[in-house]
Amino acid sequence: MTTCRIATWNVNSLNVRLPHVLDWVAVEKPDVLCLQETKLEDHRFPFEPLREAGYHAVHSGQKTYNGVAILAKQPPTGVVAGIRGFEDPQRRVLAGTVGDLRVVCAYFPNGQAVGSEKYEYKLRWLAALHDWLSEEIAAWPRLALLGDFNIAPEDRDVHDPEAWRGQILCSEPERQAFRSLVDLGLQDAFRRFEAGAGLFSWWDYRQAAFRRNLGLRIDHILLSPPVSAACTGCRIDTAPRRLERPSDHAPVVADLA
DNA sequence: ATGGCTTGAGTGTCAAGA
Repeated sequence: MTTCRIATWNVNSLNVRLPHVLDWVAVEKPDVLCLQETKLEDHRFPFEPLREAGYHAVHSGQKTYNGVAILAKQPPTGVVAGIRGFEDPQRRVLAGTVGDLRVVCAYFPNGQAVGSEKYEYKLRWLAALHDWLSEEIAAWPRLALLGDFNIAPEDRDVHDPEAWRGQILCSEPERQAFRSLVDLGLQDAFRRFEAGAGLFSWWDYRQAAFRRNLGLRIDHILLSPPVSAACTGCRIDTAPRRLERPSDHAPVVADLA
């Protein structure tokens, strides 16, 4: 393919959000769309309507929580679920090759609160992801990591940095883990094009947070060097967040030459 | 104000998200 559009979207239940997804892919026509929080077992995944919309899909899901999918115009090959060597019943990672691009779709743990058991799990998960990805990049130099990272990398990614300082999604160990991924050579596609503050991918359902733009930038697209070099743009599409009964996350889109 | 919405489970009310 001469140009390629890749995207990521935490849909917060694909059961509820399938109409939004179908409408969105009809307009934006991504070649690859990574989904998080499908909250579906594999046998309930809506393969048929997505096929009719022109997408092959692979899914690693479970009841109620988590669940990740890769939709692609070309059928993904070499599909692997999970982080190799990290036993985890939570369905958070799915990788596959689309064309000449290795795509890793990830739903990072939330962590609940700094110091909690879930936070410790998040840090262990982040370390395992880092070590696995270092091998993946060696095997596939053209790699994209897309997903809900549940990390706001810097203060400019937070509506109220002082209120969030040291809190979950913003703590220094989480931000260090994000930088460790960048140190593997993975570039934050959005920040190649946008330096400003106040640009977010998630807004709380409560307190009219979206209308007031009280959000965080926690959904990201990280690109290995040859892919980053070919990236011509990256944006957050806030249009679906304005719809009736929206996901609390907006899609992030990157275009590759 | 540890609240404020939303979803899935399951049919009363809680866990979890971020």
